[in-house]
Amino acid sequence: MARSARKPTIPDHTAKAGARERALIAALALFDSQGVESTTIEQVRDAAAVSIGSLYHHFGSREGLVTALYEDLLERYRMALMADLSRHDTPRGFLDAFVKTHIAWSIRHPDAARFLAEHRYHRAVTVAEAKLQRGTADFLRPLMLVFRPAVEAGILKPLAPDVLISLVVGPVQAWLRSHRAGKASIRPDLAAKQLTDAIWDAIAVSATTSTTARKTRKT
Amino acid sequence: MARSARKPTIPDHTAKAGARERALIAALALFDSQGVESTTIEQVRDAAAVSIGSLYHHFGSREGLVTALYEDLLERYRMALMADLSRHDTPRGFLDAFVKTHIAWSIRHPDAARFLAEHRYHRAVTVAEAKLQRGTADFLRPLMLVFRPAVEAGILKPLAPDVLISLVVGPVQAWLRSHRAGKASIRPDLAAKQLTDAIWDAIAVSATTSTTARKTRKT
DNA sequence: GATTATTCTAGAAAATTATTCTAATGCTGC
DNA sequence: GCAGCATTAGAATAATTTTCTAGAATAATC
Repeated sequence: MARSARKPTIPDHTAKAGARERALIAALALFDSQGVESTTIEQVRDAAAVSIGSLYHHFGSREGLVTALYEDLLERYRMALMADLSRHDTPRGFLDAFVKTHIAWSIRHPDAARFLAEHRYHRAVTVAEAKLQRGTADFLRPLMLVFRPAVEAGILKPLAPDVLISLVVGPVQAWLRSHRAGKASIRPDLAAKQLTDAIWDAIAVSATTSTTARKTRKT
Repeated sequence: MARSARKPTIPDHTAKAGARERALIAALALFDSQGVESTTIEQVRDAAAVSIGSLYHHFGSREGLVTALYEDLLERYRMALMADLSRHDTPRGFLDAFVKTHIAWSIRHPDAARFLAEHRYHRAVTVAEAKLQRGTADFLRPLMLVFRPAVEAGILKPLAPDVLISLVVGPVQAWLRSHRAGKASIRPDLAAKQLTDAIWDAIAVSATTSTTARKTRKT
């Protein structure tokens, strides 16, 4: 295992890239238009103008290609998101930035966003789980650093961490799915606004129910 | 095309089923444990004790098997959910029932729930889209029939339909993903409670902001 | 209740696709 | 120039999917 000789390998979408980059770019396009399962190595070879030998040299197997693509795209997504999130330090600011940036990025990179969303649990990706986990942990830590104090300050509801994350991330992912499916009824920026406000109501302690009580109320 | 001679074909998980049922059951188990891509026709043949010929007779192709399984499981899920939802006619009742039933069913049928969640956008499934769409429409109609009047009555916020659905469904799906990944920190029934209450706050017009205004408030 | 039609089962043969393997090419540092 | 290593190539091989022909089972018709 000697994998660190050439260069960092952060693929670039521009210009005449190396074989590895060309393969990743071609693969994404093919996966997006025909699905992963029905894309053959030969199709990738033709589209990327890369030999079979190279393909196997760089990725080890067909699944390896899927894994590599996933990791590469996830990295890009995280960079974009972090760049924005790091400018905030209040729960509400975080929420605004997350919803807006996540939606904007997903719409600017439709094929990448689709691939990330739909293949998170693809076998080939699950295998690289350990590495992903670490990344996710790093990613969630600053988030929790802002959210936890807010709970103690009575600004946010005392929800289980996974429930809190689900309430924030779930609606945005779900809306983007419907957007991709062409079922969205409003513009992305309006959706972002509605989602942000609603999610805030979901996780924040409401104005009426101040620092003490938390449940009750039924309709 | 003469496809309507035998019987309705609602597979049954019990007893000695026909070749088609055996294949579907075996396929689900294999898909769940190894993933769809790395499961071969031959493995299904062995596990289900069905000949290659039969397999192709019933499903047409490997993808056809995936599609058939998806449709079959979705049907079961919908039946279970509808049975519960039909007992309610208030938005809050619907929400309670949806969250509770969806979580309960998903935990009672982990392999089916995982397959449905992770393969909704699998190529083989997307192909059968038209049929699914119809089902989904039938499914969402009664829901909207309860929700829309509630908006006019000032009980629910005037959200875009797809945003509303995303706010309700997204968090539950997201939490189940984390539960499947073993990252859930609380018991399913507690999560259901927290999710239900929070989602309600997300979609309902809050006590303070009564029938008139709708937006404002920022933290 | 024989016969005809149709569905279903079977598995070998053919076609397609993934992977391995050996050799050649280029690049880097000496 | 050349030793060492990464990369490229593509033919050969292995694995997998799909087709195809034929026989068994089941229903339909008289």
